[in-house]
Amino acid sequence: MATADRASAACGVMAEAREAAVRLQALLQATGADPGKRELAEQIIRCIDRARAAVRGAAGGGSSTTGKTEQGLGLGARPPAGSKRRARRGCGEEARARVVASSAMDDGYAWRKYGEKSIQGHKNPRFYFRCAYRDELGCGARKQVDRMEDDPSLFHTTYFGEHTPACPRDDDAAAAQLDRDGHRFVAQGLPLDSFRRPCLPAEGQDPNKEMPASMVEFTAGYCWPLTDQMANLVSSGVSFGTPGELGSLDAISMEELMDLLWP
DNA sequence: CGTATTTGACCGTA
DNA sequence: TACGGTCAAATACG
Repeated sequence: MATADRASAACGVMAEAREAAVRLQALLQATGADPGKRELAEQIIRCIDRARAAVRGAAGGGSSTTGKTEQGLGLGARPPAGSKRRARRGCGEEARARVVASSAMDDGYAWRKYGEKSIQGHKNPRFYFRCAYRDELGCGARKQVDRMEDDPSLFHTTYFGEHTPACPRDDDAAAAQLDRDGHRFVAQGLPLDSFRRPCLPAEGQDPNKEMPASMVEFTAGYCWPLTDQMANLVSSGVSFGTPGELGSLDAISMEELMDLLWP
């Protein structure tokens, strides 16, 4: 595909993303969501605008920057067997990284965590994952997950490389993310029971403790994936923010919450 | 007991 | 030399 075509396709996707972000912003505004959430929506829109401008610039600037071939980018290339040298990460790979802000860490693929690192200037550590089928299928897909500082329920995921077609994907789970109107949720590939599982323990919490009984306990102890249903609850005045914001939710039991989310 | 996760050590880059 | 990314031994878990 020509660079201009790719840029055009990317612009289309970004326009779609921007539209969704604008709708989210309007929704948050209408429901009186706290300024932090509205600022986050604005930030998403600004980022998309910058990305669109960058893509337009790159596409309009001629082909001087497109000299690298797919092979030359070195993506997915493994070092020769026996080589002790670590593969060098080319700048091409960096350029092809896909960054996703998501409410769920799970995207339907099987990942294996291989590292966790505190990053300077970041409050939360960064998690490193690679495809669980790397050895079996030679899949070179990797991702880095950062928990957003201003909204710990959101994850900033950077994907490197692509999964091989043979990599199994949790399609049942992906299909389960269709709502009653047949609309696909934002977080595609979320496992069916992921809502019932915390994706990460909150700081200082035991990740293995029993499912809490009350809403306050549950939001205070865990970081949960934000599904569309939960987003609806947020927009209808139910806050999933910090434990301190949850005083009014004592009356909501887990059972009632599950009824709201999975009628 | 096999598999997944944790975490300190190591390596490459800027 | 500091920092980010990855490795791999130790550990936890089912």
